[in-house]
Amino acid sequence: MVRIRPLSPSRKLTRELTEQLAAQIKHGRLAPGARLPTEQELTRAAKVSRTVVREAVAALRAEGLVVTRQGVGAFVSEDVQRAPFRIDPDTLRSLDDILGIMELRLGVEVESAGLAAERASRAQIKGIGAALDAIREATEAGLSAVEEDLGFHLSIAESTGNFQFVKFLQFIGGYLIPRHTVSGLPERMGGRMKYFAMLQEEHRRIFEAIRDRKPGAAREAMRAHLTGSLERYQGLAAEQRKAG
Amino acid sequence: MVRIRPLSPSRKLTRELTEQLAAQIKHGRLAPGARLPTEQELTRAAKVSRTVVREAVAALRAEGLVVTRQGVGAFVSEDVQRAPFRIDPDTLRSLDDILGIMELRLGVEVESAGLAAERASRAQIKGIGAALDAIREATEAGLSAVEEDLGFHLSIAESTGNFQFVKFLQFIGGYLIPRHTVSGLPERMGGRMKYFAMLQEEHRRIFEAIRDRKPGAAREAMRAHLTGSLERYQGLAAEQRKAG
DNA sequence: GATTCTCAGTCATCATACAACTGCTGTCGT
DNA sequence: ACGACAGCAGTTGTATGATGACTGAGAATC
Repeated sequence: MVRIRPLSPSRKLTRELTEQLAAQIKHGRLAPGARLPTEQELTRAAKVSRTVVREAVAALRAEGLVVTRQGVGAFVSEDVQRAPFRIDPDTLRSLDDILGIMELRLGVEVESAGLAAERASRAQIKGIGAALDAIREATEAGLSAVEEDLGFHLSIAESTGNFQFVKFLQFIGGYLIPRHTVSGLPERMGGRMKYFAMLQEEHRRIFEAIRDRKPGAAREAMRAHLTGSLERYQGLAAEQRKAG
Repeated sequence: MVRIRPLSPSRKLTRELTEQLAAQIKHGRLAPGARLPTEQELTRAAKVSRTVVREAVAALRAEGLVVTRQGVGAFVSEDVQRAPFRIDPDTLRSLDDILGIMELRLGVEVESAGLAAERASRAQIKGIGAALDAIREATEAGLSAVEEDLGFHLSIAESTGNFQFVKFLQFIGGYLIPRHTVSGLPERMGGRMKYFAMLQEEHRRIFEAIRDRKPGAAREAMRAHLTGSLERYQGLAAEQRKAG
């Protein structure tokens, strides 16, 4: 067997330059407000064409790290903290990372349930109830009901009247759902149906607290629900560590 | 069917095309996995040069909305949910938007305080105390202590042992701080010193609850603290609406 | 039937040119 | 002396043509 290793990585120049500049900014070598080298200087320094430089700067601009002013130059954004809150999928490999995200989610969702109990309209409460039914129907059909589960939580977030909760939950949901399905948790909880029944009971308590306009109870029910699944994952993580 | 309308050179072409494409993706007109029009087609449809098209695509790529494959084409990212959670400063104009962000923050910080009370190390508790002192020193020097205030909250977030809390708070802080300084709230609260004394008293309660390992009390104290400032802003917003 | 060759389509990069904008400077009119 | 202003150099924004690299699929070959 002949072994050939890949030669010239032929890495994308634009991506490379973007990362170089982003690193310099985030590490403070390029302070906020500081001016970036001109395009001409960058082309000479990086030995690339202006196209590459401009695409790299465009990427940084899209991320909010720099602002450009025609005829003047490109500058590091004054408030780098306005850079978007993003979770790098590459750094999100271990179960511990997932747990970190879930804890963050817990805080947001507890508040979401509380606000929903205070503010939800009749129609919105009806919507939460409908989402609950959708979960039941899906599980009875033997499906995992992952989508419906997220839908339930989203309908609560919508009932806060604060769209930021919806946006945040959609964002977080993208990271949690996939793992949820492959975790194989149900089997550990004494059977699939029993597991889903327990989840649904937790859901029902949340719904009823919101329906009955009890913010405190809604927060507690949501906290119990999410703490529960958090602990189930923590147990899984502990075992994985032991096994690995 | 993707519909790209020609761009008017009134604004920056790249930015405009980027937003058009991003809107189509987020609105579902361009489904995940779907292929974008080729560069040539985009130049014709938008009546711009390839430079503009390539920079726009580079921006979308930086945001994680599309992936490009040399020799094949550009495709909408399969998992658009991985798009970063960002708050567009342009849509963050009204005081109501700020309040929405503050509510989100409240949920996270309440949980942060609770977890800190459970997990903070001796050194971390010491750090929170030091942050408290820093606030006092700054206010006594007649400064606004905005940075120090954020530092206090960040030191609590660090004590959770979950770096996501720190990241999130840094992110959110960037949006809240500026308004904090220009709001002119202190004058409404019966004098600057009285206002700061009240804040500091709230801070102290949070600190003591964490130090004494009382998660429930820490959550309560943090909730009281943030609910307080939230309500102060809500009052301001109501007045502004009335005046405007 | 399998392998290799060829080719058209596409993105990646390069090089050049011009347009639009900004900040400064030196000139001119008063 | 001094302000208005035209011009200039520098920078980013846009346009264009050319070439390289890569992919997928069909044609050609064995």
